[in-house]
Amino acid sequence: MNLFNDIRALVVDCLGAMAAEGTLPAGLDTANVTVEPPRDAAHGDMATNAAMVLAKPAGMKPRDIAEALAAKLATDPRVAGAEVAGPGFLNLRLVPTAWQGVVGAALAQGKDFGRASIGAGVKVNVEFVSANPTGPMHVGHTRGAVVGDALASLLDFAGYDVTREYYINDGGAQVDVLARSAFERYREAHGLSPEIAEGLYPGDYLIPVGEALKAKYGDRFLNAPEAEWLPLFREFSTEAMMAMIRDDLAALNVTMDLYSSEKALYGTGKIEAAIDTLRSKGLIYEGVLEPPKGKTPEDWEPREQTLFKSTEHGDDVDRPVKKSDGGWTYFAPDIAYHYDKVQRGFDLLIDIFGADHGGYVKRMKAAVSALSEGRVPLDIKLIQLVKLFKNGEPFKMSKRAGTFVTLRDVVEMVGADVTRFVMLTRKNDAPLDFDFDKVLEQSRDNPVWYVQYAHARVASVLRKAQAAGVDTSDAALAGLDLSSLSDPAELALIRKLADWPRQVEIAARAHEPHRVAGYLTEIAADLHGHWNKGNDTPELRFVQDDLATMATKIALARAVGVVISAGLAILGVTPVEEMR
RNA sequence: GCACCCAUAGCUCAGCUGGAUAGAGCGUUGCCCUCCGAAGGCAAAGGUCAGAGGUUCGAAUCCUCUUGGGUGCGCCA
Repeated sequence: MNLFNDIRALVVDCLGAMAAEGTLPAGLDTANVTVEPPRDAAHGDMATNAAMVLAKPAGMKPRDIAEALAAKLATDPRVAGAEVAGPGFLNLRLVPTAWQGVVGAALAQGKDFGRASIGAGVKVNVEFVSANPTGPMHVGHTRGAVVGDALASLLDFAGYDVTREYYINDGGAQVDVLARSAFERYREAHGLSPEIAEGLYPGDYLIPVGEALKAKYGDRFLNAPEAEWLPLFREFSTEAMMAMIRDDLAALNVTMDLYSSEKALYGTGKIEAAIDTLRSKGLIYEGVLEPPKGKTPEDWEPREQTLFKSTEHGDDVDRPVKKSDGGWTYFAPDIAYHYDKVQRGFDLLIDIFGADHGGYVKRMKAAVSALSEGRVPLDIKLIQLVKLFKNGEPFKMSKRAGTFVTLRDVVEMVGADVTRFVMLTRKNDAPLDFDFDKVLEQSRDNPVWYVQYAHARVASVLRKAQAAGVDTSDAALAGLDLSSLSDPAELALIRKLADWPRQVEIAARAHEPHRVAGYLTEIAADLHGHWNKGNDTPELRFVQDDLATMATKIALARAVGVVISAGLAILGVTPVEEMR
């Protein structure tokens, strides 16, 4: 149920009728017609730009169209008034029952209120985290994990068919480094002192891996040449790291649908097939790249390489797919992996990358564009840095990982719910400040607390109503006559509820889950504001002496609670019933 | 040198993918607080939306240039 869509449909119907009557030319494109809440509530309940959008193609004055449209709209029972304003805005006022119906719909649909269908029939793949399996997840990964997971939930709520996927970068040189690092811990487990050379991973988290290797292999590799143990140690430690990463994700309540392995692409011919597909389109050639202007690497020398003509698909320079030693560059398996996603039938691909991979965006888009013949869009969301603070001071910690703060550290300090919400309070491409004290603060300027407090207040009045003898089941509340919810303050709160389905669509279309957090903060503020009004105006309180009156007020409170918990569900945050 | 991201109130940031007089929190100032759930409430002040052009009925939003920050730039992922 989306009241704005309903009214927009009404507007489009009226425009169609006007065309049929000859008031408007036939065949006008109404795609740009919007129905939105006006910024200033004094302008009414909803405003449409229809007259202004259509004025030029219709060859008419905006006000003339608006007048005629107003007359048509006014005949609908939901419309209480329609008036032309400004350059040609049409401001609509709806009858109270139209708004009260939103409360009933929220109660009847519960957690599904606001569910949209804009993604119906669209298969989307959200690839996120994809951290190298060389250590525990740190804060940077955490933000990517939360954004990806929440975006996936949001798209699911908007009707998309969503797959959450993790691409394991287990095919490159860094897993050899991991194996060598584990070998040193393996030696350590045998009582030898490890030699953590420059470039190896120094973190303590490999100590148990070394012990496990000792338990599995005894001392047989202690003096063996690297070639004998490297493949075994690589596989063993990669699996150990992935187990740890899965645990980290579980601690954040992130569950992947699929883990795809880079290594598994080798030897299957998939990389060759992907490159051959590009070659068949004339996009692979042997050539020499120009050195970057202004900043030539010191060891630069011209070299002939196998190149992908990504410039044909919007990139700035062509990109190598093979190294000079004949091996694939990291780009090649990535191409194959994305080709695989295209072949699996996805209609939309989304990658969540760290901001330091920004330079990778164009080539990846070029590859997907080429491989899907432009059919499958690839959206890449770059995740900016998280700056940690404690008491306003920059925060550093080195517990188990050596030099960085891990996901585990954060979750243990503030909990998964707080971590997730805070990570979603900013746009993904803006830096985020995360203060361990502020996020736990009980105050107005802590959005997590503020939203949870609103939900707890709703739960509180529900308990009171139930104790007083009101049937507080959603079914009972949804069946009430809500026409007494007619105070301007109550209608304002209901308008906010009505905006929820709209916000879902906007956020889903923009692939921006942080908008949900913003909306929740707003509706929480509205609930608290309404609550405070009750202090001066007892008629507005949710708890009333008259049970029938209380039931209708409770219906409104519960509807707000339903929307808050639906929004929190998208963010992956558990709503609380009381604040303790 | 080139590419991408960013620039909005004193501070931290929203801004509905082009709409009407650009919003919120903190901070500041002034009142109120025997009130469903304390951890406050109401109100005021505060802006050349980095700058300059352009697109159009209309621009913080789109395009171009400039300034100032961040990130990246062949055989590392």
